[in-house]
Amino acid sequence: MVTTRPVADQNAPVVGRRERNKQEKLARIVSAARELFRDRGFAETTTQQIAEAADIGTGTLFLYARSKEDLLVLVFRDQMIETARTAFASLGGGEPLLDQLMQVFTSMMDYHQRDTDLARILLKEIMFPNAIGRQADISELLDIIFGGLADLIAKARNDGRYGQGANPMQVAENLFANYYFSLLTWLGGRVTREQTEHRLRQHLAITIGEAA
Amino acid sequence: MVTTRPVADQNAPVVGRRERNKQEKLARIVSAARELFRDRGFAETTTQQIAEAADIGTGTLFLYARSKEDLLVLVFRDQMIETARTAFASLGGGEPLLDQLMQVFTSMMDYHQRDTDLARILLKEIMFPNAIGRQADISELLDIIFGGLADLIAKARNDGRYGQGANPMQVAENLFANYYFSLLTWLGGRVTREQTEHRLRQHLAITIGEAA
DNA sequence: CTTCATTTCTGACTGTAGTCAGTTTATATC
DNA sequence: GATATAAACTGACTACAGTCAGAAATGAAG
Repeated sequence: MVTTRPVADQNAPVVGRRERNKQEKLARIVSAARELFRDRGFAETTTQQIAEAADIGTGTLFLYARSKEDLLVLVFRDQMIETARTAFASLGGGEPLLDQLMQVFTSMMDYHQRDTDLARILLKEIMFPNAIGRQADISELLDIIFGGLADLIAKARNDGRYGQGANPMQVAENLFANYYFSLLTWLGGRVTREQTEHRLRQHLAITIGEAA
Repeated sequence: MVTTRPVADQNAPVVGRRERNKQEKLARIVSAARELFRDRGFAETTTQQIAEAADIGTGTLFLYARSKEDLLVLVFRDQMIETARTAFASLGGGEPLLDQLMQVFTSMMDYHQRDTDLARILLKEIMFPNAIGRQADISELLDIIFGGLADLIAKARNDGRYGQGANPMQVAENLFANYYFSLLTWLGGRVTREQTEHRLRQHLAITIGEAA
């Protein structure tokens, strides 16, 4: 006997008010955090301000993000994934491997250049802890990058544009390590972006065993 | 006319009481911090405790170290420099370059293995900010590592043990980037030390264009 | 509508890194 | 020794990330 089980209507919709409230709240939090981080910077934004702007209590904020750094992930992960996807998707087919790699990495640097302060924080508080521990989940992003790179290597080998015999995934990791390291020095402010790209190209060339 | 300029005696020694006091205080601070960090760990040690153990006010602590992280540098920089120096100095002469590199990096990993928690903090709070900004000075350490690696490359090329034409310093940076990245994954706890060494060896081999 | 259980929310509170105005100590000069 | 200047020190204080015991909202069942 089915009596009062809720069906889809205004007062008791399928998703449930509870679930919808949660999603709306999360959306408000992310939106508030994005604006504040952009306008005032990460360090200058307090979790109180984010909570206020999102119209929730301070405690609630930490039910949606385990830490202030996790908020950054909520705010930027999708954009970074999109950037990486687009970078790989927009590659021409038969170009030299080194040029393809540089296109991918410079696209990603373009994204970071919009806000280098943020990039520093992303690198330190997100990329780093994620490689080293497990707080904010960026495994999807890393999968896209590593997978994309390994794919490029494998295809280049098939086409005869790359000769070495090493495992494509290992080469991909090697290349990413160099990109990561280049980002560090670039964002450290001691070298220009131009110099960084020049060096990165040479490092990538060393890794794939070609002339820069 | 030279009248009352202080000369070396008990009450007015050449170094000056002020300077000696400072050095003694610094020594007490470093010693207190070392013990506490070792016994309780970094996060569990408060700056208050360090100040108390060193018998100084909390404010004074921050005259000797700009931040809690800087204290770590005071405590460990010399040991790390010593480790790196020894690692390079104890290399045999004519071995294959890849073996030499692995010896250097595994020696450094041995040091970190004594206390991996500390290694994580060192990596995140010291190596990282130092590459990216400029807080705790570890440039001497980095000079030793980069210089030592570049030297190995150059010598190996002279001896015919390494053939590629890239700039030795750039190859050194490339190798270090791979070591740094290996440390990250190792300390992330998702791979064993053995796996890490195996991977590192392959990455280094890729960089110097040889078979692992 | 009423009860009851469960989920979600809240803001006063805690712990700690780092600061700063005021104090003490060391040195220089007479 | 007395005084003045500068260096070094201090601990009460501030600011902020994150917690938690209790309150409020939601939904299930009669």
